[in-house]
Amino acid sequence: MGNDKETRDKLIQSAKAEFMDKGYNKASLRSICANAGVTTGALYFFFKDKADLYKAIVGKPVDELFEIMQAHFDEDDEIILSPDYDVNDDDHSEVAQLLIHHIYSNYDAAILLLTKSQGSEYENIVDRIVDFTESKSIETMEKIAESKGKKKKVNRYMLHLVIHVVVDSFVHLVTHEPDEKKALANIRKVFKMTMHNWTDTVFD
Amino acid sequence: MGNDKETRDKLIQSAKAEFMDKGYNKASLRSICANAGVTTGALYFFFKDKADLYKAIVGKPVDELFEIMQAHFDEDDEIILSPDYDVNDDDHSEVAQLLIHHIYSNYDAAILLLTKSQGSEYENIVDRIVDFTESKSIETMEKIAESKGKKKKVNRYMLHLVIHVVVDSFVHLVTHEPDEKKALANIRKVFKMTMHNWTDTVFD
Amino acid sequence: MGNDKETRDKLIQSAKAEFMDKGYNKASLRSICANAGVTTGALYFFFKDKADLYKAIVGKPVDELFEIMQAHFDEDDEIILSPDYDVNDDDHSEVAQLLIHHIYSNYDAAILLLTKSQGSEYENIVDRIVDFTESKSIETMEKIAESKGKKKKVNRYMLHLVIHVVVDSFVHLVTHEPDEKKALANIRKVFKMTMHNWTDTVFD
Amino acid sequence: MGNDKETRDKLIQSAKAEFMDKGYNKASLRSICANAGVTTGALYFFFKDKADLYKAIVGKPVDELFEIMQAHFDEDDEIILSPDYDVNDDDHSEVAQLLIHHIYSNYDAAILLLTKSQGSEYENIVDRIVDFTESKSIETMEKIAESKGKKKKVNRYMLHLVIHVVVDSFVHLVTHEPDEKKALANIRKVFKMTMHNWTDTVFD
DNA sequence: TATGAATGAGATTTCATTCAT
DNA sequence: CATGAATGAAATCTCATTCAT
Repeated sequence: MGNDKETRDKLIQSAKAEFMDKGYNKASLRSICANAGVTTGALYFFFKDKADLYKAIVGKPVDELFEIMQAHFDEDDEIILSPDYDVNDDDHSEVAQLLIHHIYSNYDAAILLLTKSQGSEYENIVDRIVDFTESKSIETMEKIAESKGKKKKVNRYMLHLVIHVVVDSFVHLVTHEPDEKKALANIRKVFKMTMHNWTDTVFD
Repeated sequence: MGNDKETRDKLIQSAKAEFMDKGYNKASLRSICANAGVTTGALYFFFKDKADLYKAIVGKPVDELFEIMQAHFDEDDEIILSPDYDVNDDDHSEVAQLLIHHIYSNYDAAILLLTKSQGSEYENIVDRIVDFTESKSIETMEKIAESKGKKKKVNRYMLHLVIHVVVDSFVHLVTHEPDEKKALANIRKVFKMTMHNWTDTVFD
Repeated sequence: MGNDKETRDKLIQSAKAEFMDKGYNKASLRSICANAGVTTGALYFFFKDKADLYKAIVGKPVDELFEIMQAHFDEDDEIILSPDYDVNDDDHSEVAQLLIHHIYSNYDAAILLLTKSQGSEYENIVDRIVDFTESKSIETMEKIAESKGKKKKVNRYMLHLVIHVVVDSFVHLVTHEPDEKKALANIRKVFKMTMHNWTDTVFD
Repeated sequence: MGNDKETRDKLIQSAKAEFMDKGYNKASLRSICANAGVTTGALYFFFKDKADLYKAIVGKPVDELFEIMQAHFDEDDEIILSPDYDVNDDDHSEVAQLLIHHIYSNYDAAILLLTKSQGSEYENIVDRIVDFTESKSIETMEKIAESKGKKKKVNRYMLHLVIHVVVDSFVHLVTHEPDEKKALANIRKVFKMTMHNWTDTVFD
């Protein structure tokens, strides 16, 4: 009965609603099955466990997010190492747009991840994004230091913090501003603010 | 049986540890009692329910936090309305210090609140702080507008966001920097960064 | 595991015994499960909660009881409105038999309802039966008054009381007389007694 | 602190309210103490346990009730055995008045007993009254039979039932009619109804 | 007289998961 | 593919009662 992916789809939809409603921890697999018009056994045919079901919803968007960031850092190297590059003027327009677009294309998953993932393996997703960005930034900064021979000492706390600020700004916008265009405009202001006196902020 | 407030204290200590370990939702009253060497009934003699127990740990520090902020906004009015006041130069040194000191004086409660309160009535504490600060800021800005006759239009998203950024910076520092002095130094950098081009950021 | 409705049946039987033994309030779901040789979880697969389990035992008989009474009042209208009808001679033979038969066909449930339902949604079942009968009686009496143009004023207390008396007589018989035939014979005496000077009793 | 009976009184008042509100079973000694502004220890100084506390409220009225009935049956013997006594004309005016008066003089206790005593040792109070009345009636009837040489066979079910009916009528009136005078008037109608064809009803 | 602390057993309910069919 | 039944442990909370002080 019910062909192929129909059941799986119903489960995913029902799970989305339940996770959104109650959060990962308090979401009930029973309720998810009931609302999908399916028994628990069926759920366990498609998904290993609760964690696996959650991953089925948010996993792909998360992976893609990291891919976008990775790609950005890869490409960026050339630009940043060019002689006339000035951090304080870099508004990161391009990544900002790519990221915002990706997030708003996966709006449900994004909200789920950012507000309802406590108890799941994604509960620290924001920290993971921050850490990833931070380590990539440091790599980049070291390359710059090498090529340009600068020796200023980075204040690691402030670096971490500024990155946190930017990431939190994304979070805040996504969870408060449903309109993609406006979100993009505002995130640019954030980049402007943080990058404007980047040097003063992150170096001692 | 059991003299003074010994039992209550043991329960509070045990609860702190359990909440810290598992978070509000997953914390088990059974475990708390067991580790305190006490029966569940005893817990319910001292505390109404799980929420009340949690409140006994974090309630007072939270209330005091809001009192500090309120006092600041009350006193600040005079300063801000004085003719030679310049937002962009205000590093909020005093409040910063008071707040940081208060937080580090209640370190356990702070960590609990900021990282383990999901499911409790305090799960939105950060948002409450942001909202409080925002509404007070708007009041202040309106007074300035009145007295100085300026008419720039506030970008409410950005105002909210900048305040969020500052508050999140506090959160981040508290959860990552155990040393009070260093935390204070860094929070000042944050104020500098956000206030420096305050005008460009929060007005359209 | 466990075929057919075996487990559900065992639970119902065990529940009947427990409710009979301790009454609704003090009946323990634990005991019910234990005596049924089943875990508590199993109970909650079949029944929503304690109330639902109780309903599963007494619900149907109650509904049917009201249906029998409703049918009686519907059919009775013709008879009562016929010109040669005399209340004082009506011994309600037919309904009496139907009701007694229905009750004795559901003897366990009847005893449960009448003596062990305190705390459940059925604790006022007797009052509900009285109220139902009373309101139907008033409807009927108004129809008679219309058709026969009589105007005697009903003493509502006494009407209520007499109906209560009849209903309580049923209760008393069911709980004291296990033999259906004897119960029927006696209930007829009650009807005779109460109907005999009906007019003197319920009218001022 | 608090002299002598003050505390006891407060406990009794608080207990009355709690029992009335929740019934014997679900009444909480904790709540009773809390509302009396007293600790549990104090309660256990004055009362042995929950049952004892309940008895302190309803015990005396109950005992007095039985005394009134006993006195009635004692006095009645003479009258009933006089040659010109006719059951069917006895409306039991005197006892009725005494009983009704006693009940309405202890209204709170009466309501408690009749509607809230499930789980206590008084849960069968109505049955006890019926049984007492029944056995006394039989004694009396045997005396009559002896003195008058009559031999009609009593239908014990119907005797029990008619007494039940009368007692239930008292119960019903007390719980529905707060005015003593009206209650008395109505109870007289009940006696009239049941006594009117006493002979037909209780003899085969 | 009365307090305040503590017991310990009990209550109902929920849950993720398993598995024979 | 899917069902329906069952597990078993854990959850929070309430209660009458006791007793040293």
